[in-house]
This record gives sequence, structure tokens and C-alpha cells, in this order.
Amino acid sequence: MIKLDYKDSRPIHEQITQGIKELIMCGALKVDEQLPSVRDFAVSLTVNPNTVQRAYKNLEAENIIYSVKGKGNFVSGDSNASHATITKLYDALSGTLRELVFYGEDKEKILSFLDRIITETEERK
Amino acid sequence: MIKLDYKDSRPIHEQITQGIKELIMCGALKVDEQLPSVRDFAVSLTVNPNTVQRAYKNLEAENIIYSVKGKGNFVSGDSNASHATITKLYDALSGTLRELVFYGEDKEKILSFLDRIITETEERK
Amino acid sequence: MIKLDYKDSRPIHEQITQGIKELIMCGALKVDEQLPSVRDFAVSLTVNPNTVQRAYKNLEAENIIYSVKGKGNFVSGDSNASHATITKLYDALSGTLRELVFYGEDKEKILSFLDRIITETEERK
Amino acid sequence: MIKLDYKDSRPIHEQITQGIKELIMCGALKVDEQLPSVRDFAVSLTVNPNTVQRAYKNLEAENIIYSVKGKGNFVSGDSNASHATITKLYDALSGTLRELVFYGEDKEKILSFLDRIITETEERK
DNA sequence: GTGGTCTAGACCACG
DNA sequence: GTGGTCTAGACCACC
Repeated sequence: MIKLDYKDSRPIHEQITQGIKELIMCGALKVDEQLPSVRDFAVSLTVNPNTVQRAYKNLEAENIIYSVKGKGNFVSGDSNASHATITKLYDALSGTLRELVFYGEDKEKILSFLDRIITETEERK
Repeated sequence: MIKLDYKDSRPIHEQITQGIKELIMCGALKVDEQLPSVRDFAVSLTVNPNTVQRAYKNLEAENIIYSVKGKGNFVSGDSNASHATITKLYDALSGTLRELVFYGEDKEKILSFLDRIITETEERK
Repeated sequence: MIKLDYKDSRPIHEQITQGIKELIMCGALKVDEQLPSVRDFAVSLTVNPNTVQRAYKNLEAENIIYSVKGKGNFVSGDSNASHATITKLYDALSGTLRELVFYGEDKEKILSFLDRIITETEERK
Repeated sequence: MIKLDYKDSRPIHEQITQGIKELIMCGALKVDEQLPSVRDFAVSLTVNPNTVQRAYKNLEAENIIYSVKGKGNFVSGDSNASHATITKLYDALSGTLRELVFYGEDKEKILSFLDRIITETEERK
């Protein structure tokens, strides 16, 4: 399901975290659906169980999944992001944007790219 | 000039690198202007000279500044970005964007924000 | 494996960088093969680990190797060189060549030498 | 006469040394012709006299120029390079060549480039 | 004075 | 155990 790239500079646990987020975003995982067990997931990704555990823990801290003792991990319904998180994302966005403009990318080209990404994402929701 | 955040997960040298990039982008540092010396800057940031040195080296590798032995470091005029760099920036952009949409931010709100940032940056150029 | 010459004007980390490049070029190190760990290599070269680290970082920046945190450094398959790199190499070539001719070396002798080197290298590829 | 590039990573004195070598190679400076005085040359290059002095010293060490006390510096006739120097140049050549081939440059393209450079240089001699 | 290199040794993140 | 970051302090080359 999730593709891991060891050449990527991001740590594996972060790639898994991101991968699950995307699966939820694109609707492959629905609200209250159960996630694979840590062990199974670790096997299928040929990764250390600790690494999967860490990804789940991160997602839980972000309220994106919730865990039920003795049962497993489930997709959470309320994707309530704190105001701080949203602000951070906007900051990251503007930083990257400024850099692109600095490197001479065309305004219209960027905007059309952005529009396409947003529309695609919203449709999948 | 530059604020360092030791709680930030990004390494110090990267924060310095980015800080200088932003100073150049917003026009605070002009072409061929001399940057603070490695030692002075290190003192004013209360950081090891090696760390500043590293930031300068990174910027030089990106062709954003050039260094002259025995003279100092200067802002370079031609900020020629490789294709790989641009692609990376677009990828970062789309990733952040998807997350924002995921958290329920309104499409129009995001787009107007993006448009403002781009316009602001282009004007300062 | 690699011989360091402290009398050489080139810095140690550059000698290491180039040494590894040559090992890859001549096929002693194959794609996805793991390089010696930073610490081990430092010991075997009787050099500071930071120096080896720096060499590895340079190679990574050139896309010749990739590093996986907690695992090690590995030979990368795609050695995509930027246009700038190629141009630099051609410049270096013509500079050295002019000097050789200046010192009275025979044209045919040089060309046959060059031809041999290229053929040898291509065969090993 | 000589163009200095402060963005070049090579030190200024080396650029001057190389520049004079090229002037001799292309025939602009002939055997036993007098070179500009250190002071004049320094002024015309807007450079520290010590730097020009150093370039002259290097050239003298290579037997490319000779100095006459109280008179000045003159182009030497015998460009006798030691065997060691020639070997070094051949080594540099083969190293750069291998790298070019490694990066996928075409054999014929390289050879035609090399041939052109050599022919050009020999004609100017 | 400037940048550049190297060492020694500490600490953290990752798997 | 792996790579990555940072500090402290020394030494060299350049102008």
C-alpha cells in the first residue's frame, strides 16, 4: 500500500506517517476503520515494528487515529487541527512559495499548479 | 537579524541558511553586498563559527553567495536553480497544500492567501 | 584502499571524495553496495570521523551515494551530473591540455594516450 | 590584459600566474620580452602588489620567467618541464577524463573536443 | 583581518 | 551501531 523510499532523506517512520495520512485523505481508509496491526504492517513493509509503532503514535498525537487497548488502531473522525498546526502549514507554504518566485518561476504557472492540487485533493475527499 | 529556535527540529545551520536566503529575497541584502564575517556572525548568533561556515558553504553550493578567500562572502547575482531544486520545491508545496485541505481549510481562502504571497514577493523583487 | 597524501595541497576530505569516486568508477564498489561506516573508515584512514562524514556528504550532494540514517551509506545508481559539472570538467580538461602542449608534448602522443584512457574506462563500465 | 574573477574559487595569485602563462602560450609575450613591473601590474589589476609578486615568484620557480635584479622580469626561452610535472599533468588528464566518461559523455564527442583544443593551441605557438 | 580545514569529543535521532 | 549536528580550539592560506 505504502511505498517506502530509503533514498529519501526523511526518516522511515515519517514516510509511514505521511503515507497513512494520504490513504485517509484519498478515502482508502474511512472513519472508524481499523488499521493493520503494528506487527502485520511491519511485516508487509519489511520494517522494524518499532518504526510502525512510532508512526501510529505520531498519528494518535495528531488526533488522526485513536487506539483502543486490546483491539487496535482506528481512523478518527474529527480531523481537528489546532490553530498552531494550521499556522505552521501556512508559514511553510509561504516560505516555499517565496523561494519559488525568487528562483524566477512564473506567477501564473505556480497558481495554476496550486489550483490543480487543491481541486484534486478536494474531489478525493 | 536572524532568530534561532533551538526547539525547532531543523538543525541550526539550516535555520541560518534559510534566514540568509530570506534576507536576500526580501532585499535586505543586495547583490555583491558583503555578508558578516564568519566569526562576527558566529558571535552575534552565539553559535560556533563552524556552524556559520557550514551555512555559508551551503549557500555557496546553491550559487546564492560566493566566497573570496581572505576577503569575505558576498551575495551572488545569478541564483540559477537546478531543475531538481525546483521540482523539490513543487513537491513540498503540494504536500503542504494537501495537508491544509485535509484539515478542512477553504479552497478560496487558501488561494487568496497564496496569491497575496506571490504578488508581495514579486513586487519586492 | 585509499591513499592519503598530506603533502598534497588538496584537502583530505577531497582526496577521500575522489578516492571513493574512483573506486566506484573502476567497479570496485557496485550499485547499492554499502560503504564502510563513517567511524570504521575514519579509523582505517587514521582520520577524524568528521572528515569522512564530509566526504560522504559531498558525494551525496553529487548524487553518487545516498545515506540512510541508522543504516549506512550506499552507492547510488543514477549518477546524473548537472550541466555545470560537465562544463567544469571540460574546462579543466582544456586547461591541462594547453599546458601539456605548451611544455612541448607531441600531439599524436597525447591523443593516443587519451584514446587509451577513454577506451579502458568505457570497457570497465 | 588578464581578467580576474573573484567568484572563481582559485586564489587571485593563481589566476594571474595562469593568465601570464596563457599570454606566453598565445604569443602575446615573446621570449626575453620584459613583463610589466610588479607595481604597475598591481595597479592595472587593482590588486595588492604582494599578489603579483607571488605570481612572478611562482613563474620563476617553474622556469617560465627569469628576473634580473634592478631591471625586471623577462620571459624565459626554455620551457623545460621536469618529468614529474609532465607526469602530474597526464595524471590530472586521465582523472578528469575518467570522470567525464563515468558521467556518460560520448567517446567521440570528447575526442573531437580534445583534438580541437590541441590543434588550436599548437597553431598559436 | 578573511575564509577553509582538521581534530577531539559530546550529544541526538534512527532503526 | 548507524548517520547527523554542534562545540571548542588549533592551524593554514590568502590578501
